[in-house]
Amino acid sequence: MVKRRSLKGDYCPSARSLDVIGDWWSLLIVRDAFDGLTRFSEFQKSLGIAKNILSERLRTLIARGILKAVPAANGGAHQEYHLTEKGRDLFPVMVALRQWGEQYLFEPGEKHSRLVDRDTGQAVRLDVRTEDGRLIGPDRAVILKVADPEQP
Amino acid sequence: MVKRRSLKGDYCPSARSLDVIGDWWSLLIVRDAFDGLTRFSEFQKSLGIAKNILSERLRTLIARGILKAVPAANGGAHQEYHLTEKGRDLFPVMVALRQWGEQYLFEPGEKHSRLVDRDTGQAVRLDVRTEDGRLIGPDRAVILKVADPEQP
DNA sequence: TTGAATTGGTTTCATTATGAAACCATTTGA
DNA sequence: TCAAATGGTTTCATAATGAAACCAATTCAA
Repeated sequence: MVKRRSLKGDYCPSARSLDVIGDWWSLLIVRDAFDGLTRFSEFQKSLGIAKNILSERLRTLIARGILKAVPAANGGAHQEYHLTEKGRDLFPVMVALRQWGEQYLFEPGEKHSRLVDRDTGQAVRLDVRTEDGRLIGPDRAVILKVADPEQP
Repeated sequence: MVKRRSLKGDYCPSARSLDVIGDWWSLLIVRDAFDGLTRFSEFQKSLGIAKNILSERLRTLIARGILKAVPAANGGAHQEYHLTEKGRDLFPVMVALRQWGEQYLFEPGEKHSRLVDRDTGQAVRLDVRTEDGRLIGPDRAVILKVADPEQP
């Protein structure tokens, strides 16, 4: 592979996000963390990921501030992996992925898990809106490019 | 690698989405497509991706119904790659990634591109809400698991 | 209208990332 | 107190990726 291109320098925020969480496993681990999993063995069982890979991914997710290792809640000797605030703020990303998957990747009638408000049971969704709350589609949104500050 | 695990059978819609668009390049290509790029050489230049990889990715994005190949708009002989409706519906995913990146992956004061309403110039954003419009965070949302239809 | 450059790929090859399995030290648990 | 589970690390084979070379068809420029 020679060297996987980094998008750190890109001025597109989506590209930087993908640079940080765009690999095969990271978002799945984050999903499981949202789901309440905290222990190495839980992630490993849930994802069927090789242990060495899980180990490395947890390490980099911690290095990137998305997870943090905390002592076991029950006083045990093991560590637990918890989402940081930065990690929890990936919630809209997860919901967006879920919403798209629900719409396109299930047969009609096929069952899937659903995300609901814990208190009211209402379905949870998300939409792109302008500041004043109007719905907006890709055709009406434009990306304002920014002059590269490196090149004055 | 022996065989990359497929999540097709998973009943979590996020997992299926990641199975389809969760690889390193696909969402970057989709981002460029949102940005109006249509030609092989445009994607290649924009992403710095190897041509064989781009070729293969375009092929699978088409196979998965996210892009479609259409004859050149200007009557030329080449093809153009356009988003399908399924592809355009990834818009919230892109916006969610962008929003997170803006928040966490730029130095204070560092410039980045911004997404705005073409007509009013207003910033575009997205939030997770319940059906009746209340904002909701990860702590208040729960995933309703679904019994596996395969195992009655 | 001919020659050169561009486009849109494919093929080949070297290298990296991944996955499976084996291994191991430490903690539980019975 | 012995056995199993936990939380990894190491080793090795293989798959995915990237760079470069190559090539046919198209477009451009003189």
